Amino acid sequence: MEYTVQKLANLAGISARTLRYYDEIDILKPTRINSSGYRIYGQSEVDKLQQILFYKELGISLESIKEIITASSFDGAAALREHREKLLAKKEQLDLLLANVEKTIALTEGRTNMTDKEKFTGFKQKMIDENEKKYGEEIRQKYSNKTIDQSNAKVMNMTEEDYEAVTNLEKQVLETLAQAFENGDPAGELGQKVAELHKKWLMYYWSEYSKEAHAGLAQMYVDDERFKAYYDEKQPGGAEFLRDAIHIYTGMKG
Amino acid sequence: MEYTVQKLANLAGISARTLRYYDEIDILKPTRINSSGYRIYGQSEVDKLQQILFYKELGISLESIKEIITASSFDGAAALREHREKLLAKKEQLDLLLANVEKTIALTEGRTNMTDKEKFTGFKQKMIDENEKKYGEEIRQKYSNKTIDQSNAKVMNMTEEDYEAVTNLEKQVLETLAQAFENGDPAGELGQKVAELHKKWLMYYWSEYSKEAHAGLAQMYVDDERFKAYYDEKQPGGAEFLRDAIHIYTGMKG
DNA sequence: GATACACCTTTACGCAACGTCAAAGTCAAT
DNA sequence: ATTGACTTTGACGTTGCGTAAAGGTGTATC
Repeated sequence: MEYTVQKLANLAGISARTLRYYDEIDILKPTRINSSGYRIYGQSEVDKLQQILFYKELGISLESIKEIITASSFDGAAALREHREKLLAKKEQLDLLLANVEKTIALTEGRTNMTDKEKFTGFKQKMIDENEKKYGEEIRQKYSNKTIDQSNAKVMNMTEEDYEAVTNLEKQVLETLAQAFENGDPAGELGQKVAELHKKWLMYYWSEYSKEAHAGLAQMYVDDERFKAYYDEKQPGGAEFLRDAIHIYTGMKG
Repeated sequence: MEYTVQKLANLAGISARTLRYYDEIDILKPTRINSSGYRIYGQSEVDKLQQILFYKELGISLESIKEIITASSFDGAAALREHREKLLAKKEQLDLLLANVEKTIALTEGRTNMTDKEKFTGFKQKMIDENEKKYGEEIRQKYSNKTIDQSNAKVMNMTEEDYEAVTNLEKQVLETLAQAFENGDPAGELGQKVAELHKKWLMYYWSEYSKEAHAGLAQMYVDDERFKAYYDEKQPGGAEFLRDAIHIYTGMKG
């Protein structure tokens, strides 16, 4: 049996271009070239192609396949094991991706279709997710994993009333911060009220309170650009003001 | 906060080249260009980039991300659902790949390390696998899935003696076919012996025999290039000869 | 003010595995 | 002789950047 490119391509279910490419990269050469310059493939090429396609199905790169089929001394089993590791890693990553996509779908659908109660639980998950996504890695480095996980757990256990309370508190903190800032004195009455409100708000997330941690967090509001941006949004300098107020409130320096 | 390319790149954990590329493909443009031609990014670009990277993590193409973030009317949830389908398909394919790679590893290791008995069972699996791989899809279309599965099941239940017998029979079929072919007459004694041997061989794979099926298979040996190549290897025309002999033996035409 | 050094710019090629023209020759049949 | 279906080589396009190359800018230091 002798085949021209298209014949062999049809037989194998691939394109003629692919065969020319395989010729080009020296992975499968025709037996001979006829007088008109046509590529002619024989039985052994058919077999070799079958092998190539088999490995290709396994997702192995042509470069690696070349090694496998040319160097007969090559350790095919080892190559396969290595490849398996790669596949496993890919699978793990893919599973993660899928989980995230599904979470996101749940969230966006939640925003539009869910009942209030469902919306609320979806929102809690979203709060945690967004926190993780935005700050997770860095914060997990600065604080202990345990702290973060406890915070997340606490959020998940919030009731709907808690949620409304915390949302309200967040608003109050920002509003009072704006007033206190106009006033100009972190140590003043309004300034200290902000710090207190902030502590109240914080207690919805933290399982235990310490002045040191509170002061440290306040410092981070200044150090971390993203937190800073949040508190600086209404007035530049808001983050610093809040930090000063909290430092005075706690009697600490972060 | 204003950022040059590298500043923003560091903040986001990507390369400056990537930002220039995003500018080039109109997915993230700097707020402004300063007098020296430097790209300057602002807060809103930081946020937008965050969004972009989020979708990118989900494995969405930049082209699609562009649609998602530019056209605010775009149905993001639908896009996500569609993307999830893609991911699921990919995952399924990947699982299949992994299974195949692991099977192959088991086989190649089996060839080198297994005891004779183990080697034999590995070989059976290999026979089934190779059959599936080579002909599975097409044959499953021509015949019923049930037939194939039964055949595979029968192979798995073969004893070591069965295996030797079937291997021997395969040899005998080919040898007798060669002799009969020289003789030239499919209806002759040798020709009919080939058909009989072929039936015996077949019975190791089929759970039930019918003349129609046997004749049909014989016809396929001619129609399918790969089967044909197998029986034509020693003498061109072998496949046709075998078909004719079996058609006479069964008294049928496929 | 010269120099060093770290930044910035645009331009452009490279990667994997082909798909997809384009221009030109070949083969078999009508 | 003319179709029409094949073949050849050559070369550009795809995705998401990496990686020089060649040159301008900003700032600190001598």
